[in-house]
Amino acid sequence: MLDMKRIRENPEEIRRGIANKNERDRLDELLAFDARRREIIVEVESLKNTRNTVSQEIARLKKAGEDASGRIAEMRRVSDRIATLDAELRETERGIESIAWHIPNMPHPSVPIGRSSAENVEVRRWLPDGVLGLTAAAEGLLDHMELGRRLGILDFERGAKVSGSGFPLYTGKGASLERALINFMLDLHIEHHGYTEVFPPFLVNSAAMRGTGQLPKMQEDMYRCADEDLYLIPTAEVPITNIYRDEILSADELPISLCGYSACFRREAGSYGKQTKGFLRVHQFNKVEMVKFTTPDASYEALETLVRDAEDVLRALRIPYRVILLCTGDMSFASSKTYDIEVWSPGESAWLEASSCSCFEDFQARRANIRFRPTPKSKPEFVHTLNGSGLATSRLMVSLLENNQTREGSVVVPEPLRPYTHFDTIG
RNA sequence: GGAGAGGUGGCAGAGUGGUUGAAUGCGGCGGUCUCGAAAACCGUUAUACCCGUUUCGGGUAUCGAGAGUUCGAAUCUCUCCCUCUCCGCCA
Repeated sequence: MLDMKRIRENPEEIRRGIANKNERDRLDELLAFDARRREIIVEVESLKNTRNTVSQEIARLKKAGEDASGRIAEMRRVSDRIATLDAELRETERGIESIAWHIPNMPHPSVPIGRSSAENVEVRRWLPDGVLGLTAAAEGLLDHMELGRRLGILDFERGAKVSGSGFPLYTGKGASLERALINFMLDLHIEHHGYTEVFPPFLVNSAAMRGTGQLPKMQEDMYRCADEDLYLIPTAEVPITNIYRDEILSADELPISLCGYSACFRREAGSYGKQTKGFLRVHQFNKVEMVKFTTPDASYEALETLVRDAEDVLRALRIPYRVILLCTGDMSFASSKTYDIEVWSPGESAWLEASSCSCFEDFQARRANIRFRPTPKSKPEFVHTLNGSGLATSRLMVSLLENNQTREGSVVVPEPLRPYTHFDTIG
C-alpha cells in the first residue's frame, strides 16, 4: 500500500515504478476516484456539521418546552442527502481500494531496472574448496532424487500417494537430517545473530494475508479453507510480520528481530512445466524465516545484515552459493529491494533459489498498520519491515546431499549438523 | 459441538437516547518542590481523514464489525466476528 498523498502528488514517479515492476497501470482511474472522493467529503462533512449543530439546538428547544418540529423536518431532508452522499462515498472508496491494493511497492533507487531474471545482478559468490561440478569434475555424480532413493531417506512416490505430487516424504535419516537442519539454523540465528524465536500459527486469516501483501493479488497461489476465513501460510513471514498488526510500538523496542520455523504451503498454480521434479518445486516445504521491524532510517542497513545472517548458514555448512540482486521486474509485489541467495546443485548443474531477503520499507506496515512513536510525544510513523529465509530446507537439502556425496554413493553429514543428527554419514 | 459472560482510550474501568471524544484510576509527557531522586501537588496526554491564509486554525468520523430505528445512537433493534468461563470431545 502506498501513501495516497504520495500518489496524488507524484503520479509520474509512481507510474515509472509500476512499469519497472511489470505491473498494470490504473493510475488515471485511481486519481479520478480520489478527486471525486474528496469532493464528496467536502459536501457531506459540511452537511454533517449542520446536522450536529441543529440537533443540539433541537435538544435545547425541547428542554425549554418549545416547538422544534420545523427544525426536525429540515434535518430530515439534510439526513436524506447525507445518506445518499455517504453511499456514494463508500462506493468511491471501494473503487480506490480495488486499485490501490494492487499497486506494487516502488523499487529502491539502487535496484537495477530490468524486465526479467536475465537482468538480475550477481553481487558475490562463495565457493568452498573443490566444489563438485562447478570447479571440479561432475562425472558420476548423482542428483538428490537418486541419492534419496538409494539411501532410503526420501520417498517422493509415497508422498504423492498420501497427498499428491509436491508433498515430499522424508524417511529415516532423511527425516532426522531435515529436523537437524531446522534446529541448527534456528540456534545459529538465536545464539549468534540476536533473533528472538517465535513459533507461529500455520493458518492465518485474510487480514493477515492482506497485511503482508499476499492478498488480494496472490489469491490463486494459496491453499484456503473452504468453511473458514483461514489460509495456509506460504511463508512464516505472514504470521510473524502480522504479530504487530494494528499496534503502535515505542522507538526503544526497535529494531525487533524475530525468527521462526514453519512449514510453508504453496499451490504453485500455473508453474507446470517449470523445474518440478523432486525438491525443486514443492507444495509443502520447511523454512526458517527471519523478520525485522526497524525505524525507516535503519532498514537498508538491516537488509545487508539479514542477507549476511542467511549466508552464515551456508558458510557454516560449506555449501556453495551466490547472492543475486533482483532487478525491478523480477522482484515481488511488496518488495523495494530483494537479494536472492542461490545454492549450487551439481546434480542439476544449476543455481537454486534457497533464500529471498527483502526490504519492504513501509509498504507492509501501511497495509498491516504497524507503527512506532519516534519519541513518546511524537505522532506515530510506520515502521519498516524486512524478511528473509534463513533458509528454506528443500533446495538446501538438494545442494547439501549432492555436494556432500562420496564416490561410494554415501553422504557425509556436515560437521555442524552432527550434534543434531547424532550420525556422521548416511549410507 | 452445548450453555453462559463480555468486547469502551496505552492499560484498568464508569457510562442505558441530547454540549460524552467519552467520568475516574494507572501509565506517559511537562512543570512546581529537591543538591538529586522519590513522594506530593499542578498541567497535559487517542487516531484517521477533509478544508484553509498549512510548525497554526476549522471540520468530520471512530466506544468489536456491518446494517437499521431516530432530527440526534457508546446507549435501542438485527446480523456477523472475536475473547473469556463451564460442559462435551480430543493430541
